[in-house]
Amino acid sequence: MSVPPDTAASEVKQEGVAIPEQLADRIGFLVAKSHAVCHAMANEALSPLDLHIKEYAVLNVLHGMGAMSQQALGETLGVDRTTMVAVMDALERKRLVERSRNPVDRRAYALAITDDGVDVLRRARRLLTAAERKLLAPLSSAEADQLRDLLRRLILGR
Amino acid sequence: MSVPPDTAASEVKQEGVAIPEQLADRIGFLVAKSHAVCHAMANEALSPLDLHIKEYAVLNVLHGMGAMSQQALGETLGVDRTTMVAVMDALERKRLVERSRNPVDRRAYALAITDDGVDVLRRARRLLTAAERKLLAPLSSAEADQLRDLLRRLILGR
DNA sequence: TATTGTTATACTCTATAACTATA
DNA sequence: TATAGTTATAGAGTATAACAATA
Repeated sequence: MSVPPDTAASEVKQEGVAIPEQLADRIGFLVAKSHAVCHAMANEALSPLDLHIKEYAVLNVLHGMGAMSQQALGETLGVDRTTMVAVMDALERKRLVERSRNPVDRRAYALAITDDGVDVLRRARRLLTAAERKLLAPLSSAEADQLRDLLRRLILGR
Repeated sequence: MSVPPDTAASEVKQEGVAIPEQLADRIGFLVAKSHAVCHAMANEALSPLDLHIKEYAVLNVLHGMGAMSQQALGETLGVDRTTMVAVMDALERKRLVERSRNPVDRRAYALAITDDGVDVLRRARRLLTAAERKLLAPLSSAEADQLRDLLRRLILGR
């Protein structure tokens, strides 16, 4: 039987990420690897703020869309309402978000970002923008724009 | 306090995937959404073969690179060796791979894809190619190639 | 002493079911 | 009767630590 081949011969490595050449042409594999890289990058960038990328997304949506319920927030971010509970608990504990009742429907919250939350959001944006710039360094500005455009169209279906 | 706004106004929806516009320009968010779509698509496409996308990756690498150890396979795919055990157990149970000892180093296996494995791999490739074509339908052929190129360069760092 | 494969264990992430308070 | 939020619980998925066999 054959011996394990030298993997270096059939991979391209850099920054700890390897792509088996048999999978290098599959969009799914490339997207999965990209996701791993982006996710790690984002959480590392936000670590000085003691903020997770999912919490950043919450602050972002709350700041941009205004007060809303946990249910609506979960739907917007694509996570279950039961999953939102712990996320909001953490953000409330850090005083970045406030839960008050929606007076029109007292079952639901009117979630709102606090002044501290807005401040952290601003800092997070700067950190993420810098990290994204580093991540996108291998691409020109036009190519980065095109990548965003292609991914958007891939997701939306046309 | 304000009432939850109409979410439809500030999202773009299709095929169940929504993109909050505050995050629509972040590469990380677009990549994460793309990954979710691709992963679901791939596993759905492979379901007739009772094969998971991770098992497909194993068959692909084993077929393309020849016999290798579980350790090396795990490194190639970016998963821990302890995680490989269950994956290989499942593939061996389905008779798609064989574990024989590497005579040069009897601690390690010489993992090999079986004839059945090659057959399943071929069918899986056809299913995935068809699914990928559907997924990439909103893009022209040249754009799909460019997307692959941009993602590869993003991962590799230049 | 180090490494391969294995197991037990734990940790993360997420969803389902059932409860409460409101509607 | 239905919905928002909560809790308990369970299921993936993955990683760490420790062990046996081999180097």
